[in-house]
Amino acid sequence: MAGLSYRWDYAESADSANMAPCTMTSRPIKTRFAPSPTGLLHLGNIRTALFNFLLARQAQGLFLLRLEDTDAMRGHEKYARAMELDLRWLGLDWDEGPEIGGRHGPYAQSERGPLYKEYFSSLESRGLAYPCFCSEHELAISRKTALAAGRPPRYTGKCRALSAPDVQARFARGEPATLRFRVDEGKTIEFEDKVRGPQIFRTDDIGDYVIRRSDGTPAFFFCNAIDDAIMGVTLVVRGEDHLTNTPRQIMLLQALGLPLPEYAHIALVVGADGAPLSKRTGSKSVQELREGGFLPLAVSNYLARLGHTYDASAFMDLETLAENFNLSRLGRAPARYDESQLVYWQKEAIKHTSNEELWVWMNSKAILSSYVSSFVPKGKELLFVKVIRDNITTPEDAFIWAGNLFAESHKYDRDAKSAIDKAGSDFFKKALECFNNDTATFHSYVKMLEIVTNKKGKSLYMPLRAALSGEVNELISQSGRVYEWNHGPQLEAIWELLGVDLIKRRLSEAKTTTK
RNA sequence: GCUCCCAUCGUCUAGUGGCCUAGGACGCUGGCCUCUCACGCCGGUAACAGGGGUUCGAAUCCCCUUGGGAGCGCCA
Repeated sequence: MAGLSYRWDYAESADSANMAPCTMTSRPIKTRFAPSPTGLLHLGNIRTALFNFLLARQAQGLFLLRLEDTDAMRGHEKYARAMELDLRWLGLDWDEGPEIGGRHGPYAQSERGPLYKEYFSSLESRGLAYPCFCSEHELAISRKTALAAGRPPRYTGKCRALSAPDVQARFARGEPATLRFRVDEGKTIEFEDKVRGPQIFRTDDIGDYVIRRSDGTPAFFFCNAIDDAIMGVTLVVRGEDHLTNTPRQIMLLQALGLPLPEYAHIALVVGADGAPLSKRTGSKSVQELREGGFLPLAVSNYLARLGHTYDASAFMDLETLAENFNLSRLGRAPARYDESQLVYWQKEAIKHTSNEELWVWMNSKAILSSYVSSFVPKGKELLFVKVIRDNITTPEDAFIWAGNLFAESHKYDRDAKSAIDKAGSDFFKKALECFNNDTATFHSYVKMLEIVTNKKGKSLYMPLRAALSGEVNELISQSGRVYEWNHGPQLEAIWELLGVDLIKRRLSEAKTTTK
Protein backbone atom coordinates (compact mmCIF):
# COMPACT_ATOMS: atom_id res chain seq x y z
CA MET A 1 0.00 0.00 0.00
CA ALA A 2 1.24 3.45 -0.83
CA GLY A 3 1.72 6.08 1.81
CA LEU A 4 -1.30 7.69 3.30
CA SER A 5 -0.66 10.91 1.53
CA TYR A 6 -3.16 10.81 -1.23
CA ARG A 7 -3.70 12.90 -4.28
CA TRP A 8 -6.72 12.75 -6.40
CA ASP A 9 -5.82 12.53 -10.05
CA TYR A 10 -2.98 14.96 -10.36
CA ALA A 11 0.33 13.56 -11.38
CA GLU A 12 2.23 16.38 -9.79
CA SER A 13 3.47 14.59 -6.70
CA ALA A 14 5.89 11.79 -6.19
CA ASP A 15 3.35 10.11 -3.95
CA SER A 16 0.83 9.72 -6.67
CA ALA A 17 3.25 7.67 -8.70
CA ASN A 18 3.07 4.98 -6.06
CA MET A 19 -0.67 4.94 -6.01
CA ALA A 20 -2.73 2.32 -7.65
CA PRO A 21 -4.26 3.94 -10.69
CA CYS A 22 -7.69 5.28 -10.16
CA THR A 23 -10.02 3.14 -12.18
CA MET A 24 -13.24 4.85 -11.24
CA THR A 25 -13.39 6.97 -14.31
CA SER A 26 -13.70 3.94 -16.52
CA ARG A 27 -16.60 2.53 -14.56
CA PRO A 28 -20.16 3.63 -15.24
CA ILE A 29 -21.28 6.22 -12.77
CA LYS A 30 -23.08 4.98 -9.71
CA THR A 31 -24.51 7.28 -7.10
CA ARG A 32 -26.24 6.47 -3.89
CA PHE A 33 -28.54 7.70 -1.22
CA ALA A 34 -27.82 6.23 2.19
CA PRO A 35 -30.22 7.60 4.75
CA SER A 36 -30.44 6.53 8.31
CA PRO A 37 -34.00 5.59 9.12
CA THR A 38 -34.26 7.54 12.33
CA GLY A 39 -37.06 9.82 11.25
CA LEU A 40 -39.01 11.17 8.34
CA LEU A 41 -37.16 12.53 5.35
CA HIS A 42 -37.11 16.29 5.17
CA LEU A 43 -36.43 18.62 2.27
CA GLY A 44 -32.70 18.58 2.84
CA ASN A 45 -32.45 14.80 2.79
CA ILE A 46 -34.62 14.33 -0.21
CA ARG A 47 -32.69 17.01 -2.07
CA THR A 48 -29.54 14.99 -1.60
CA ALA A 49 -31.38 11.97 -2.93
CA LEU A 50 -32.66 13.99 -5.88
CA PHE A 51 -29.19 15.20 -6.82
CA ASN A 52 -27.81 11.70 -6.66
CA PHE A 53 -30.66 10.40 -8.75
CA LEU A 54 -30.34 13.18 -11.31
CA LEU A 55 -26.62 12.61 -11.66
CA ALA A 56 -27.08 8.90 -12.17
CA ARG A 57 -29.82 9.43 -14.72
CA GLN A 58 -27.86 12.01 -16.58
CA ALA A 59 -24.94 9.65 -17.05
CA GLN A 60 -27.21 6.67 -17.65
CA GLY A 61 -25.64 5.20 -14.57
CA LEU A 62 -27.06 3.54 -11.52
CA PHE A 63 -28.73 5.00 -8.46
CA LEU A 64 -28.43 2.94 -5.35
CA LEU A 65 -30.39 3.06 -2.11
CA ARG A 66 -28.91 1.77 1.12
CA LEU A 67 -30.41 1.93 4.56
CA GLU A 68 -27.90 2.89 7.22
CA ASP A 69 -29.54 1.22 10.14
CA THR A 70 -26.36 0.29 11.99
CA ASP A 71 -27.85 0.92 15.36
CA ALA A 72 -30.60 -0.98 16.96
CA MET A 73 -32.93 1.71 15.77
CA ARG A 74 -36.28 2.01 17.30
CA GLY A 75 -39.04 1.96 14.77
CA HIS A 76 -36.61 1.95 11.90
CA GLU A 77 -38.81 -0.39 9.93
CA LYS A 78 -41.53 2.19 9.94
CA TYR A 79 -39.19 4.98 8.88
CA ALA A 80 -37.50 2.86 6.28
CA ARG A 81 -40.82 2.20 4.63
CA ALA A 82 -41.80 5.85 4.88
CA MET A 83 -38.57 6.78 3.13
CA GLU A 84 -39.09 4.32 0.36
CA LEU A 85 -42.55 5.70 -0.11
CA ASP A 86 -41.23 9.26 -0.25
CA LEU A 87 -38.61 8.34 -2.82
CA ARG A 88 -41.08 6.45 -4.97
CA TRP A 89 -43.53 9.26 -4.76
CA LEU A 90 -40.97 11.71 -6.07
CA GLY A 91 -40.11 9.27 -8.82
CA LEU A 92 -36.61 8.63 -7.53
CA ASP A 93 -36.62 4.96 -8.33
CA TRP A 94 -33.45 3.21 -7.31
CA ASP A 95 -31.74 0.65 -9.50
CA GLU A 96 -30.31 -1.28 -6.61
CA GLY A 97 -31.44 -1.43 -3.03
CA PRO A 98 -34.12 -2.58 -0.63
CA GLU A 99 -37.17 -4.24 -2.16
CA ILE A 100 -35.57 -4.70 -5.55
CA GLY A 101 -32.20 -6.14 -4.57
CA GLY A 102 -29.10 -6.19 -6.71
CA ARG A 103 -25.66 -7.72 -6.96
CA HIS A 104 -24.28 -6.06 -3.85
CA GLY A 105 -26.97 -6.80 -1.30
CA PRO A 106 -28.13 -6.88 1.34
CA TYR A 107 -28.92 -3.20 1.26
CA ALA A 108 -29.71 -2.66 4.90
CA GLN A 109 -26.60 -2.16 6.94
CA SER A 110 -28.02 -4.09 9.85
CA GLU A 111 -27.86 -7.20 7.67
CA ARG A 112 -24.32 -6.70 6.51
CA GLY A 113 -22.51 -7.47 9.73
CA PRO A 114 -20.65 -10.56 8.48
CA LEU A 115 -19.29 -8.67 5.48
CA TYR A 116 -17.29 -6.32 7.64
CA LYS A 117 -15.47 -9.03 9.61
CA GLU A 118 -12.66 -9.61 7.13
CA TYR A 119 -12.00 -5.91 6.84
CA PHE A 120 -11.72 -5.55 10.59
CA SER A 121 -9.28 -8.41 10.88
CA SER A 122 -7.27 -7.21 7.91
CA LEU A 123 -6.82 -3.88 9.61
CA GLU A 124 -6.13 -5.43 12.98
CA SER A 125 -3.64 -8.00 11.77
CA ARG A 126 -1.61 -5.33 10.04
CA GLY A 127 -1.64 -3.11 13.10
CA LEU A 128 -3.70 -0.47 11.33
CA ALA A 129 -6.37 -0.74 13.97
CA TYR A 130 -6.09 -1.50 17.65
CA PRO A 131 -8.39 -2.32 20.55
CA CYS A 132 -9.19 0.53 22.91
CA PHE A 133 -10.30 -0.22 26.43
CA CYS A 134 -11.14 3.31 27.47
CA SER A 135 -14.58 3.59 28.99
CA GLU A 136 -17.13 6.06 27.76
CA HIS A 137 -16.85 7.85 31.05
CA GLU A 138 -13.11 8.10 30.77
CA LEU A 139 -13.39 9.46 27.23
CA ALA A 140 -15.99 12.00 28.22
CA ILE A 141 -13.67 13.36 30.88
CA SER A 142 -10.74 13.49 28.53
CA ARG A 143 -12.85 15.36 26.01
CA LYS A 144 -13.88 17.85 28.62
CA THR A 145 -10.39 18.54 29.85
CA ALA A 146 -9.12 18.91 26.31
CA LEU A 147 -11.86 21.40 25.57
CA ALA A 148 -11.15 23.29 28.77
CA ALA A 149 -7.49 23.48 27.86
CA GLY A 150 -8.38 24.91 24.46
CA ARG A 151 -7.47 21.76 22.59
CA PRO A 152 -9.72 19.89 20.20
CA PRO A 153 -11.60 17.13 22.02
CA ARG A 154 -9.76 14.43 20.19
CA TYR A 155 -8.90 10.92 21.32
CA THR A 156 -5.59 11.05 23.17
CA GLY A 157 -4.25 7.76 21.89
CA LYS A 158 -4.11 6.19 25.29
CA CYS A 159 -4.52 2.62 24.09
CA ARG A 160 -2.45 3.15 20.98
CA ALA A 161 0.66 1.43 22.22
CA LEU A 162 -0.72 -1.29 24.45
CA SER A 163 1.53 -4.34 24.36
CA ALA A 164 0.20 -7.58 22.99
CA PRO A 165 0.31 -9.41 26.30
CA ASP A 166 -1.44 -6.47 27.92
CA VAL A 167 -4.21 -6.64 25.39
CA GLN A 168 -4.48 -10.40 25.80
CA ALA A 169 -4.77 -10.05 29.53
CA ARG A 170 -7.46 -7.44 29.40
CA PHE A 171 -9.47 -9.43 26.91
CA ALA A 172 -9.03 -12.43 29.17
CA ARG A 173 -10.49 -10.42 31.99
CA GLY A 174 -13.43 -9.73 29.78
CA GLU A 175 -12.88 -6.01 29.43
CA PRO A 176 -14.93 -4.54 26.59
CA ALA A 177 -13.02 -2.83 23.83
CA THR A 178 -13.70 -0.79 20.75
CA LEU A 179 -11.57 -1.02 17.66
CA ARG A 180 -9.84 2.18 16.67
CA PHE A 181 -8.31 3.05 13.34
CA ARG A 182 -4.74 4.20 13.71
CA VAL A 183 -4.30 7.57 12.03
CA ASP A 184 -0.76 8.22 10.88
CA GLU A 185 0.81 11.39 12.14
CA GLY A 186 2.32 14.08 10.02
CA LYS A 187 0.60 13.19 6.79
CA THR A 188 -1.87 15.03 4.64
CA ILE A 189 -4.89 13.72 2.86
CA GLU A 190 -5.84 15.49 -0.32
CA PHE A 191 -8.78 15.05 -2.57
CA GLU A 192 -10.70 17.00 -5.12
CA ASP A 193 -14.22 17.74 -4.02
CA LYS A 194 -16.49 18.01 -7.03
CA VAL A 195 -18.23 21.06 -5.65
CA ARG A 196 -15.72 22.53 -3.27
CA GLY A 197 -12.51 22.01 -5.18
CA PRO A 198 -9.18 20.79 -3.80
CA GLN A 199 -9.19 19.77 -0.16
CA ILE A 200 -6.23 19.27 2.11
CA PHE A 201 -6.46 17.83 5.60
CA ARG A 202 -3.70 17.16 8.08
CA THR A 203 -3.85 13.81 9.78
CA ASP A 204 -2.58 15.51 12.91
CA ASP A 205 -5.99 17.12 13.21
CA ILE A 206 -7.67 13.76 13.21
CA GLY A 207 -7.67 11.49 16.21
CA ASP A 208 -7.76 7.71 16.05
CA TYR A 209 -11.40 6.94 15.63
CA VAL A 210 -13.68 4.08 16.52
CA ILE A 211 -14.56 1.79 13.64
CA ARG A 212 -16.14 -0.97 15.72
CA ARG A 213 -18.11 -0.43 18.88
CA SER A 214 -17.51 -2.49 21.97
CA ASP A 215 -20.67 -4.44 21.23
CA GLY A 216 -19.10 -5.52 17.95
CA THR A 217 -21.20 -3.39 15.64
CA PRO A 218 -19.45 -1.30 12.98
CA ALA A 219 -19.41 2.46 13.30
CA PHE A 220 -20.67 4.83 10.66
CA PHE A 221 -17.30 5.98 9.34
CA PHE A 222 -16.40 2.43 8.68
CA CYS A 223 -19.38 0.76 7.12
CA ASN A 224 -20.46 3.80 5.22
CA ALA A 225 -17.11 3.98 3.44
CA ILE A 226 -16.69 0.25 3.02
CA ASP A 227 -20.18 -0.17 1.61
CA ASP A 228 -19.74 2.63 -0.89
CA ALA A 229 -16.55 0.99 -2.07
CA ILE A 230 -17.74 -2.60 -2.32
CA MET A 231 -21.07 -1.61 -3.78
CA GLY A 232 -19.19 0.11 -6.59
CA VAL A 233 -20.33 3.63 -5.85
CA THR A 234 -18.32 6.03 -7.99
CA LEU A 235 -19.70 9.34 -6.83
CA VAL A 236 -20.79 10.23 -3.32
CA VAL A 237 -22.98 13.31 -3.16
CA ARG A 238 -23.78 14.16 0.41
CA GLY A 239 -24.22 17.06 2.80
CA GLU A 240 -21.25 19.22 3.66
CA ASP A 241 -21.47 18.04 7.23
CA HIS A 242 -19.55 15.05 5.95
CA LEU A 243 -16.76 17.03 4.37
CA THR A 244 -14.41 16.74 7.32
CA ASN A 245 -15.29 13.08 7.70
CA THR A 246 -14.06 12.37 4.23
CA PRO A 247 -10.33 12.14 4.99
CA ARG A 248 -11.04 9.46 7.57
CA GLN A 249 -12.95 7.44 5.05
CA ILE A 250 -10.27 7.92 2.44
CA MET A 251 -7.63 6.66 4.88
CA LEU A 252 -9.72 3.60 5.63
CA LEU A 253 -10.34 2.78 2.00
CA GLN A 254 -6.68 3.23 1.18
CA ALA A 255 -5.64 1.02 4.07
CA LEU A 256 -7.96 -1.65 2.79
CA GLY A 257 -7.00 -1.21 -0.83
CA LEU A 258 -10.57 -0.45 -1.79
CA PRO A 259 -11.51 1.87 -4.65
CA LEU A 260 -12.21 5.46 -3.77
CA PRO A 261 -15.33 7.16 -4.99
CA GLU A 262 -15.36 10.79 -6.00
CA TYR A 263 -16.91 13.11 -3.47
CA ALA A 264 -19.22 16.08 -3.82
CA HIS A 265 -20.25 17.88 -0.68
CA ILE A 266 -23.29 20.03 -1.09
CA ALA A 267 -24.35 22.91 1.10
CA LEU A 268 -27.08 22.19 3.55
CA VAL A 269 -30.61 23.52 3.33
CA VAL A 270 -31.51 25.82 6.16
CA GLY A 271 -34.80 27.29 7.34
CA ALA A 272 -36.11 30.76 6.63
CA ASP A 273 -34.24 31.98 9.70
CA GLY A 274 -30.95 30.59 8.45
CA ALA A 275 -30.85 27.93 11.13
CA PRO A 276 -30.64 24.24 10.24
CA LEU A 277 -33.87 22.68 9.09
CA SER A 278 -36.04 21.56 11.91
CA LYS A 279 -39.67 20.97 12.53
CA ARG A 280 -39.72 23.92 14.88
CA THR A 281 -38.80 26.38 12.18
CA GLY A 282 -41.59 25.17 9.97
CA SER A 283 -39.65 22.79 7.81
CA LYS A 284 -41.89 20.12 6.45
CA SER A 285 -41.22 16.46 6.02
CA VAL A 286 -41.69 15.00 2.59
CA GLN A 287 -44.63 13.10 3.96
CA GLU A 288 -46.29 16.33 5.05
CA LEU A 289 -45.68 17.84 1.65
CA ARG A 290 -47.22 14.85 -0.04
CA GLU A 291 -50.18 14.85 2.25
CA GLY A 292 -50.53 18.57 1.82
CA GLY A 293 -51.19 17.95 -1.86
CA PHE A 294 -47.92 19.04 -3.37
CA LEU A 295 -47.20 17.40 -6.71
CA PRO A 296 -43.94 15.45 -6.91
CA LEU A 297 -42.63 17.47 -9.82
CA ALA A 298 -43.35 20.69 -7.95
CA VAL A 299 -41.06 19.48 -5.21
CA SER A 300 -38.38 18.29 -7.66
CA ASN A 301 -38.42 21.49 -9.64
CA TYR A 302 -38.08 23.52 -6.50
CA LEU A 303 -35.41 21.39 -4.89
CA ALA A 304 -33.36 21.12 -8.05
CA ARG A 305 -33.17 24.89 -8.02
CA LEU A 306 -32.44 25.30 -4.36
CA GLY A 307 -28.73 25.92 -4.25
CA HIS A 308 -28.46 24.89 -7.86
CA THR A 309 -29.26 26.79 -11.00
CA TYR A 310 -30.48 25.98 -14.47
CA ASP A 311 -30.16 28.25 -17.47
CA ALA A 312 -33.84 27.87 -18.18
CA SER A 313 -36.43 28.85 -15.64
CA ALA A 314 -39.07 26.67 -17.23
CA PHE A 315 -40.81 23.81 -15.49
CA MET A 316 -39.11 20.51 -16.30
CA ASP A 317 -39.82 16.83 -15.95
CA LEU A 318 -37.34 14.58 -14.15
CA GLU A 319 -35.68 13.66 -17.40
CA THR A 320 -34.97 17.25 -18.33
CA LEU A 321 -34.00 18.12 -14.80
CA ALA A 322 -31.44 15.32 -15.02
CA GLU A 323 -30.15 16.24 -18.46
CA ASN A 324 -29.34 19.76 -17.40
CA PHE A 325 -28.14 19.14 -13.89
CA ASN A 326 -24.60 20.25 -13.27
CA LEU A 327 -22.50 19.86 -10.14
CA SER A 328 -20.53 22.95 -11.00
CA ARG A 329 -23.74 24.93 -10.89
CA LEU A 330 -24.18 24.20 -7.21
CA GLY A 331 -23.88 27.02 -4.73
CA ARG A 332 -21.54 26.56 -1.82
CA ALA A 333 -23.48 28.60 0.70
CA PRO A 334 -26.39 27.11 2.63
CA ALA A 335 -29.69 27.70 0.85
CA ARG A 336 -32.84 28.79 2.63
CA TYR A 337 -36.10 27.02 2.27
CA ASP A 338 -38.77 29.37 0.93
CA GLU A 339 -42.28 28.09 0.72
CA SER A 340 -43.48 30.78 -1.67
CA GLN A 341 -41.13 29.39 -4.27
CA LEU A 342 -42.35 25.88 -3.66
CA VAL A 343 -45.89 27.14 -4.17
CA TYR A 344 -44.84 28.74 -7.44
CA TRP A 345 -43.56 25.40 -8.72
CA GLN A 346 -46.73 23.78 -7.48
CA LYS A 347 -48.73 26.11 -9.72
CA GLU A 348 -46.40 25.33 -12.58
CA ALA A 349 -46.79 21.63 -11.93
CA ILE A 350 -50.56 21.96 -12.03
CA LYS A 351 -50.32 23.73 -15.37
CA HIS A 352 -48.32 20.83 -16.71
CA THR A 353 -50.63 18.12 -15.46
CA SER A 354 -53.53 16.76 -17.50
CA ASN A 355 -57.13 17.04 -16.39
CA GLU A 356 -57.27 13.29 -15.91
CA GLU A 357 -54.27 13.27 -13.61
CA LEU A 358 -55.48 16.28 -11.71
CA TRP A 359 -58.78 14.57 -11.10
CA VAL A 360 -56.99 11.62 -9.55
CA TRP A 361 -54.76 13.97 -7.58
CA MET A 362 -57.59 15.99 -6.09
CA ASN A 363 -59.33 12.80 -5.08
CA SER A 364 -56.26 11.19 -3.59
CA LYS A 365 -57.04 12.54 -0.20
CA ALA A 366 -60.15 12.72 1.93
CA ILE A 367 -60.85 16.23 3.08
CA LEU A 368 -63.09 16.43 6.11
CA SER A 369 -63.77 12.75 5.48
CA SER A 370 -65.18 13.52 2.07
CA TYR A 371 -63.88 13.58 -1.48
CA VAL A 372 -64.09 16.02 -4.33
CA SER A 373 -65.78 13.25 -6.26
CA SER A 374 -68.64 13.18 -3.79
CA PHE A 375 -69.79 16.55 -5.07
CA VAL A 376 -69.03 16.43 -8.76
CA PRO A 377 -71.70 14.63 -10.82
CA LYS A 378 -70.65 11.65 -12.85
CA GLY A 379 -69.54 12.56 -16.30
CA LYS A 380 -68.58 16.08 -15.35
CA GLU A 381 -65.28 15.27 -13.68
CA LEU A 382 -62.97 16.44 -16.42
CA LEU A 383 -65.02 19.49 -17.23
CA PHE A 384 -64.91 20.40 -13.57
CA VAL A 385 -61.12 20.14 -13.53
CA LYS A 386 -60.86 22.18 -16.68
CA VAL A 387 -62.99 24.95 -15.21
CA ILE A 388 -61.23 25.29 -11.89
CA ARG A 389 -57.64 24.24 -12.62
CA ASP A 390 -56.33 27.77 -12.84
CA ASN A 391 -57.85 28.62 -9.50
CA ILE A 392 -56.38 25.93 -7.29
CA THR A 393 -53.08 25.00 -5.73
CA THR A 394 -54.19 22.19 -3.45
CA PRO A 395 -56.78 19.43 -3.41
CA GLU A 396 -58.48 21.42 -0.66
CA ASP A 397 -59.03 24.26 -3.07
CA ALA A 398 -60.61 21.83 -5.51
CA PHE A 399 -62.76 20.50 -2.71
CA ILE A 400 -64.04 23.96 -1.92
CA TRP A 401 -64.91 24.58 -5.53
CA ALA A 402 -66.66 21.28 -5.80
CA GLY A 403 -68.71 22.22 -2.77
CA ASN A 404 -69.41 25.72 -3.98
CA LEU A 405 -70.59 24.58 -7.33
CA PHE A 406 -72.37 21.33 -6.63
CA ALA A 407 -73.52 21.21 -3.02
CA GLU A 408 -77.21 20.48 -2.51
CA SER A 409 -77.97 24.00 -1.42
CA HIS A 410 -75.98 27.14 -1.04
CA LYS A 411 -75.14 29.04 2.05
CA TYR A 412 -74.04 32.36 0.64
CA ASP A 413 -71.22 34.22 2.25
CA ARG A 414 -71.51 37.89 2.99
CA ASP A 415 -70.32 39.18 -0.34
CA ALA A 416 -72.47 36.78 -2.26
CA LYS A 417 -75.50 37.54 -0.15
CA SER A 418 -75.11 41.26 -0.55
CA ALA A 419 -74.71 40.93 -4.30
CA ILE A 420 -77.87 38.89 -4.43
CA ASP A 421 -79.82 41.21 -2.16
CA LYS A 422 -78.70 44.18 -4.12
CA ALA A 423 -80.03 42.67 -7.31
CA GLY A 424 -83.34 41.85 -5.64
CA SER A 425 -85.80 39.04 -6.14
CA ASP A 426 -87.17 40.69 -9.22
CA PHE A 427 -83.83 40.25 -10.91
CA PHE A 428 -83.87 36.52 -10.28
CA LYS A 429 -87.50 36.23 -11.24
CA LYS A 430 -86.59 37.69 -14.61
CA ALA A 431 -83.47 35.59 -14.73
CA LEU A 432 -85.57 32.49 -14.37
CA GLU A 433 -88.06 33.62 -17.00
CA CYS A 434 -85.30 34.26 -19.48
CA PHE A 435 -83.98 30.84 -18.84
CA ASN A 436 -86.97 29.07 -20.39
CA ASN A 437 -85.16 28.67 -23.61
CA ASP A 438 -82.91 25.79 -22.73
CA THR A 439 -81.00 25.90 -25.96
CA ALA A 440 -79.64 29.26 -24.99
CA THR A 441 -75.94 29.77 -24.91
CA PHE A 442 -74.46 31.76 -22.11
CA HIS A 443 -73.98 34.73 -24.38
CA SER A 444 -77.46 34.82 -25.78
CA TYR A 445 -78.84 34.35 -22.30
CA VAL A 446 -76.87 37.24 -20.86
CA LYS A 447 -77.89 39.41 -23.82
CA MET A 448 -81.51 38.68 -23.15
CA LEU A 449 -81.18 39.25 -19.44
CA GLU A 450 -79.46 42.50 -20.06
CA ILE A 451 -82.43 43.76 -22.04
CA VAL A 452 -85.05 42.44 -19.66
CA THR A 453 -83.43 43.72 -16.45
CA ASN A 454 -81.90 46.80 -17.94
CA LYS A 455 -78.67 45.98 -16.10
CA LYS A 456 -75.21 45.48 -17.44
CA GLY A 457 -71.61 45.01 -16.37
CA LYS A 458 -71.05 44.21 -12.77
CA SER A 459 -74.61 44.67 -11.64
CA LEU A 460 -75.62 42.06 -14.18
CA TYR A 461 -72.82 39.52 -13.76
CA MET A 462 -72.14 39.68 -10.05
CA PRO A 463 -75.56 38.58 -8.86
CA LEU A 464 -75.44 35.77 -11.38
CA ARG A 465 -72.01 34.71 -10.19
CA ALA A 466 -73.13 34.88 -6.59
CA ALA A 467 -76.17 32.78 -7.32
CA LEU A 468 -74.22 30.16 -9.23
CA SER A 469 -71.06 29.78 -7.19
CA GLY A 470 -72.41 30.56 -3.76
CA GLU A 471 -70.05 30.58 -0.86
CA VAL A 472 -67.24 28.75 0.77
CA ASN A 473 -67.79 25.57 2.62
CA GLU A 474 -68.20 26.48 6.22
CA LEU A 475 -66.39 23.40 7.48
CA ILE A 476 -63.25 24.22 5.56
CA SER A 477 -62.66 27.44 7.39
CA GLN A 478 -62.17 25.38 10.51
CA SER A 479 -59.13 23.59 9.19
CA GLY A 480 -56.87 26.49 9.88
CA ARG A 481 -57.09 28.32 6.62
CA VAL A 482 -59.75 30.93 6.19
CA TYR A 483 -61.36 30.93 2.80
CA GLU A 484 -63.20 33.95 1.55
CA TRP A 485 -65.57 33.92 -1.32
CA ASN A 486 -62.88 34.11 -3.89
CA HIS A 487 -64.83 34.66 -7.06
CA GLY A 488 -63.32 32.24 -9.51
CA PRO A 489 -63.50 30.94 -13.05
CA GLN A 490 -65.24 32.60 -15.92
CA LEU A 491 -68.97 32.64 -15.51
CA GLU A 492 -69.39 31.13 -18.94
CA ALA A 493 -67.31 28.15 -17.92
CA ILE A 494 -69.26 27.72 -14.72
CA TRP A 495 -72.47 27.99 -16.69
CA GLU A 496 -71.50 25.19 -19.01
CA LEU A 497 -70.31 23.07 -16.17
CA LEU A 498 -73.43 23.34 -14.06
CA GLY A 499 -75.93 22.55 -16.77
CA VAL A 500 -79.55 23.54 -17.20
CA ASP A 501 -81.11 21.96 -14.14
CA LEU A 502 -78.59 23.15 -11.61
CA ILE A 503 -78.61 26.65 -13.00
CA LYS A 504 -82.37 26.81 -12.67
CA ARG A 505 -82.21 25.55 -9.15
CA ARG A 506 -79.48 28.01 -8.17
CA LEU A 507 -81.42 30.92 -9.64
CA SER A 508 -84.55 30.09 -7.74
CA GLU A 509 -82.52 29.52 -4.61
CA ALA A 510 -81.15 33.00 -4.98
CA LYS A 511 -84.62 34.34 -5.60
CA THR A 512 -85.96 32.83 -2.41
CA THR A 513 -83.17 34.13 -0.23
CA THR A 514 -83.83 37.72 -1.24
CA LYS A 515 -87.44 37.47 -0.10
C1' G B 1 -11.76 26.15 22.45
C1' C B 2 -9.46 24.28 17.89
C1' U B 3 -9.97 23.06 12.55
C1' C B 4 -12.67 23.61 8.18
C1' C B 5 -16.58 25.66 4.98
C1' C B 6 -19.53 29.90 3.42
C1' A B 7 -21.08 35.31 2.38
C1' U B 8 -24.60 39.36 -4.53
C1' C B 9 -31.84 42.06 -4.23
C1' G B 10 -36.62 39.72 1.28
C1' U B 11 -35.62 34.41 -1.11
C1' C B 12 -33.09 31.10 -5.04
C1' U B 13 -29.28 32.76 -7.99
C1' A B 14 -26.06 34.84 -12.81
C1' G B 15 -21.40 36.81 -12.45
C1' U B 16 -14.50 33.46 -12.38
C1' G B 17 -10.43 41.45 -13.31
C1' G B 18 -12.87 45.64 -17.88
C1' C B 19 -18.99 43.32 -21.54
C1' C B 20 -21.93 45.48 -14.37
C1' U B 21 -25.40 52.23 -14.58
C1' A B 22 -24.81 44.07 -11.43
C1' G B 23 -28.70 40.01 -15.24
C1' G B 24 -32.74 36.22 -14.40
C1' A B 25 -36.57 33.67 -11.33
C1' C B 26 -39.86 33.80 -6.87
C1' G B 27 -42.09 37.42 -3.70
C1' C B 28 -43.97 42.28 -3.34
C1' U B 29 -45.97 46.14 -6.45
C1' G B 30 -48.18 49.43 -10.82
C1' G B 31 -50.76 48.72 -15.42
C1' C B 32 -53.23 46.01 -19.44
C1' C B 33 -56.88 42.11 -20.21
C1' U B 34 -61.70 41.36 -17.60
C1' C B 35 -68.34 40.37 -14.68
C1' U B 36 -64.73 38.63 -10.30
C1' C B 37 -60.36 35.86 -8.75
C1' A B 38 -56.65 33.44 -11.15
C1' C B 39 -53.93 32.95 -15.75
C1' G B 40 -51.38 35.74 -19.44
C1' C B 41 -48.80 40.17 -21.11
C1' C B 42 -46.10 44.88 -20.09
C1' G B 43 -43.57 47.79 -16.25
C1' G B 44 -41.57 48.91 -11.13
C1' U B 45 -39.11 47.76 -6.35
C1' A B 46 -34.73 45.74 -4.34
C1' A B 47 -28.27 43.36 -3.50
C1' C B 48 -22.18 42.99 -4.23
C1' A B 49 -21.79 42.25 4.82
C1' G B 50 -17.78 45.98 6.70
C1' G B 51 -12.68 47.61 6.44
C1' G B 52 -7.98 47.39 4.36
C1' G B 53 -4.82 46.02 0.31
C1' U B 54 -3.18 44.26 -5.05
C1' U B 55 -4.31 46.53 -9.95
C1' C B 56 -4.73 51.48 -14.95
C1' G B 57 -9.28 48.91 -13.46
C1' A B 58 -12.45 44.47 -8.36
C1' A B 59 -18.83 41.82 -6.98
C1' U B 60 -14.68 39.01 -9.02
C1' C B 61 -7.72 38.20 -6.32
C1' C B 62 -5.30 38.72 -1.02
C1' C B 63 -5.73 40.00 4.34
C1' C B 64 -8.55 41.32 8.65
C1' U B 65 -13.31 41.98 11.03
C1' U B 66 -18.29 40.63 11.39
C1' G B 67 -22.06 37.21 10.58
C1' G B 68 -23.77 32.15 9.37
C1' G B 69 -22.79 26.74 8.94
C1' A B 70 -20.09 22.20 9.91
C1' G B 71 -16.55 18.88 12.23
C1' C B 72 -13.59 17.53 16.48
C1' G B 73 -18.56 11.18 19.64
C1' C B 74 -18.75 3.61 21.30
C1' C B 75 -24.64 9.68 16.44
C1' A B 76 -25.37 8.96 11.57
